Amino acid sequence: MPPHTHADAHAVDTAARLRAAGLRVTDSRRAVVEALGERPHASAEELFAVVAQTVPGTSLQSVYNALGDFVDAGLARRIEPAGRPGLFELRVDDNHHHLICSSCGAVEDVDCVVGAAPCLTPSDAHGYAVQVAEVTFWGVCPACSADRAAAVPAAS
Amino acid sequence: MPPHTHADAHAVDTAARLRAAGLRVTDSRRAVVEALGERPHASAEELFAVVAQTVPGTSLQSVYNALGDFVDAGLARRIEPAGRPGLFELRVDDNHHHLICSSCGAVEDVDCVVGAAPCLTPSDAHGYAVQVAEVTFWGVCPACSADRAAAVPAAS
DNA sequence: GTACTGTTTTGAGTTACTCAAAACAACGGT
DNA sequence: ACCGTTGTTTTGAGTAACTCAAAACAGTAC
Repeated sequence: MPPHTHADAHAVDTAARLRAAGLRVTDSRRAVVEALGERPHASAEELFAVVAQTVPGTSLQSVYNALGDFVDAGLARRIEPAGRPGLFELRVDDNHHHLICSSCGAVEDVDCVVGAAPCLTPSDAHGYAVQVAEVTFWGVCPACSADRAAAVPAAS
Repeated sequence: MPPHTHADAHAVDTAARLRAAGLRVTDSRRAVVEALGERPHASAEELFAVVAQTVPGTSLQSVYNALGDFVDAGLARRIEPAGRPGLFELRVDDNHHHLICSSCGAVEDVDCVVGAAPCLTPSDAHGYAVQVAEVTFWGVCPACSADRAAAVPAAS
């Protein structure tokens, strides 16, 4: 067998990314990065549930530590939609926005038309040095729209 | 003395507003509305501190109740900037945005150029029925900029 | 004034974290 | 291959910002 089988490819990338960010490579960190890759916009608890499958000893606190370190290192970004726990994503290199279902909480990325932050400027900056414009779109996702139509059918 | 002195004017308005919203008029609710009028973008705790001065018996829970009822009745709006407790405001009739100091947390209202919600639409709505676009500008306020300049003076 | 019903109080419970100390493990050097 | 350093994880406690619920209380219509 060759030294690196195809299955290792991801793990190798992940390790390199962690090292490049100045972080030591540990099983739990690798697992958190990979879980985040598969589920963007996951909460710490959700990631912990995934990570606990592959790295049994991991604690929730470690997941919080890892996520905090990733954010500090610029490897991950944290968003905090109103009324929900913090969510994490690996997409950090562009200025994109979010579209959130106010019914089920599903989160979609929305490309920023402008690209660079701040993509908008306030009508009156009040003397502030504005760094970013955070845009969150709230709506109802297709699945929830369908559920509602089924639950409250239009009078015929 | 006339039946209503000048000092009552506010109280009368407030009572009418509460009644119009279908809420009973109580001392604590009146105090919360008035405190909110003086400090837009205050948290429940901050409002409690103010209200406790004028209506000594009031509990923090009552302030939460009142604010929740106001939001449900459309009398107040709740915003939840990342990393901060929920803040409340009485300005509900227009679609405006917020500019927040990432250093001290000061909040300013920013008029929406468009006016009606949603003032922006996502580049790709992913099939969602978008109701609102929430925009939060993050920057450094003049006071904090000045503090920084003083703390870290440019090399001369 | 009385009844009805909404409001407030009190107190417990929850979520989503943060903080800190001690045990442990990655990695560079030898 | 081992060792030491220093970063990481674990364990456990602690906190902020709430929510929930039952009983006491108080507006409001009559």
